[in-house]
Amino acid sequence: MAITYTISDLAKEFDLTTRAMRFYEDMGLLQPQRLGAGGRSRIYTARDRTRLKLTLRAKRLGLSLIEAKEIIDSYDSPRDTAPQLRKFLVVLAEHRRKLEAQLMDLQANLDEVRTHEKEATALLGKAEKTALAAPQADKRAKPSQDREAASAK
Amino acid sequence: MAITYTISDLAKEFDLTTRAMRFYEDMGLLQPQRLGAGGRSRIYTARDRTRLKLTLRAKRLGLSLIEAKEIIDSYDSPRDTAPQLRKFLVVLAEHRRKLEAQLMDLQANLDEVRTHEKEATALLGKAEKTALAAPQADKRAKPSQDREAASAK
DNA sequence: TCTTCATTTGACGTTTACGTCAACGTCATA
DNA sequence: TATGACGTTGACGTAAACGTCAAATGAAGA
Repeated sequence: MAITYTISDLAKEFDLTTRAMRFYEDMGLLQPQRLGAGGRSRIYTARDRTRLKLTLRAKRLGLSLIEAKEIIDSYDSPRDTAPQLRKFLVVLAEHRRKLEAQLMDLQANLDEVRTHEKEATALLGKAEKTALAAPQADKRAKPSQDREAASAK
Repeated sequence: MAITYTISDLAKEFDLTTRAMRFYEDMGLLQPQRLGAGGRSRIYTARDRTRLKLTLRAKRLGLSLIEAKEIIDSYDSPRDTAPQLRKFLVVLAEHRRKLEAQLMDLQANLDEVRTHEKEATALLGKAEKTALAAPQADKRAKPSQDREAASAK
């Protein structure tokens, strides 16, 4: 017996409501089987879980559910024949193009943030030195939190 | 006489409608001055243009207009005093955290696409070689269905 | 058996981000 | 002068992505 999940299992794991999960099903993103005589309760397989994970990641990148579905569907679409493979490659190339464009935006944004951080930190240093020079009410300077930049790949 | 723009100038440059621009104004993202006796026509400055550009980039990264406004506003908020600077740094750190998380998602997504591209390209190479050997319809092995790349949490 | 709890299917409400008229003003040009 | 071209303010419409009820139904424990 393969591992399965209830709707609330996955809802809890991915921190979303059951309503959202049913909505994703309506969108065609998930296709849980049914359980019981009346076939009421949904049961989700590992495949559903994977598709859900991919869906949420796509969402975090700003894709619509429809866009997410198109891409995810293409991932497990039939690719037996050469024409299918070529079409798949075309879709992948387009998707990669978008991702790389978004990567540019992200880098630009991160650069901006880092620039502002540097500037503000420098200004704050000056301000605190000035505060030391002038004997005023003392404001207990905190020992600043994080100082580290994560560089990816 | 500083450079200014009309609403359609910017609309054309950034490929959006005037309706959208007015909507951004309602959201507080843009604050064009007015021209003429009745003060009807909007005139946009370089500052508006910059804010618009930042807004659209934020949108492409999946941020809502409200989120975009908060960040952009923080960029040109008063930062004269030490407390203001510290708060600014906190906001920046949080923003950077989100961007870096998104960078992770993006990399994961790109890796996936590249893996699929490699696999499909390899399969296509095989298929074409087979086609050369036997000039008929062929039925080769299917690629792997769904496979979980990474385990979460 | 009774109660509780998760789950189900509607069905209507909500927020975001504009689209789409309508009705009007204004300015340059033919 | 009138005729577009462009700009303005309402005001209503729409699609996406759920939220939020309601009413019913099974399964499981006290």
